Amino acid sequence: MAFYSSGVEYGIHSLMNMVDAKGNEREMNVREMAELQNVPYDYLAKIFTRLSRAGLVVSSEGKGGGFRLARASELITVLDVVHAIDGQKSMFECKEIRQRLALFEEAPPAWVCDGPCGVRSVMDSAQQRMEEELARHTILDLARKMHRKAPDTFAIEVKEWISNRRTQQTKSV
Amino acid sequence: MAFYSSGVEYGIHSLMNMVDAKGNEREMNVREMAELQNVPYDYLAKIFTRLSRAGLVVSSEGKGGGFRLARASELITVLDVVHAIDGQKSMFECKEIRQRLALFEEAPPAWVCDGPCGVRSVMDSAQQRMEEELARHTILDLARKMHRKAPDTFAIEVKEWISNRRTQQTKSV
DNA sequence: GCGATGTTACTCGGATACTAACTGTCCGAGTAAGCCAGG
DNA sequence: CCTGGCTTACTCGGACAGTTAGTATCCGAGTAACATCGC
Repeated sequence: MAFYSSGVEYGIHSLMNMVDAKGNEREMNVREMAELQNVPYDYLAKIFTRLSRAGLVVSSEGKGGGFRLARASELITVLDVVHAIDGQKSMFECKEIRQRLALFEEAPPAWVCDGPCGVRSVMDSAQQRMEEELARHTILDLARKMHRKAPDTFAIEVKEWISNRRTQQTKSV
Repeated sequence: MAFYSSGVEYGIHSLMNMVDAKGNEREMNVREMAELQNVPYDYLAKIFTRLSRAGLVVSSEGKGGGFRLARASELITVLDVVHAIDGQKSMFECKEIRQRLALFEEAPPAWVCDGPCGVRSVMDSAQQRMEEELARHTILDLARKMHRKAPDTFAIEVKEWISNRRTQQTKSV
């Protein structure tokens, strides 16, 4: 199984969609984002409550409410999002095999437990490298990279899709 | 859940036990290793067949058989072991959300699929950093680090435990 | 007009299936070493 | 002797159950904007 859940993927893409081609942010609600990206609504809603609890987005309740970024998109790193959604989970869960050696018979000597397990140290430093890399990229970076690939009309189309959806909704009432 | 299975942990520790304080290798069978480390035997057996298939260890079948390292312990990296046991799994499984944008209506334009997804790129480079770190540490490194912490008697005790176990086994027959 | 009331569209949070992967166990097959009996 | 069969202790591989985490869905509660209705 993948280490990072697909919830992370949904979350990052959603946050990217909250930034336009110029780096300006826009407030959106979960249903819009779910429909725009063809992603399960209920699931995405839960993801956004996590993003909210982590302080990456700010919610406004009630009709017409939604989410907006809590701070500038260049200050939200991929690592922030990952931590917000999946929590600070560890790539490797040390089971302290070193203490189980049959030699010791239920009483491992002190030197065994002195300092972290060697295997664990390696894994931890590897995870640290990984997270450093994730911290180097921000939501703005990703949004910019996407818009650079897209034609100029794209940003407009997205904006129109959103506004169309909103007017249609009020019309249908 | 952790990204790397506990099988990886069992595998690494087992390989470490196949190297003594001086860096010399010793052949061992699965039952010995399982008992020495208090780890489930059947499970560990499966792990060693994977290590064998990956060419990290060489098996000798039949009575008195067992496993020995296929190459010097300083040439076996933690990354090798991880790949052998867990396979080349990906930290992040891109679901190509970018193609699902409602704008496109079942036909994403060419520019969308051009090159890898931005999110995926970040994740892939992060994983690469992680694996680079894992590749920097070898079984010998780990074994040395452990023996450096342990008193000199430790290596002898391990060796005695193994030989005692072997003689007891032949006696009990 | 204007305030009270109701409706709508949101954010929250809990409860609950479904699925996939990991972990661990069981068992049978194949293989080689050593023992042992029969020639 | 020594040769063939038997036992033993291994490696292999498949099958399977239990547990856990991720994914997804459903529903009720709270909240705020807005419309509507009665005064």
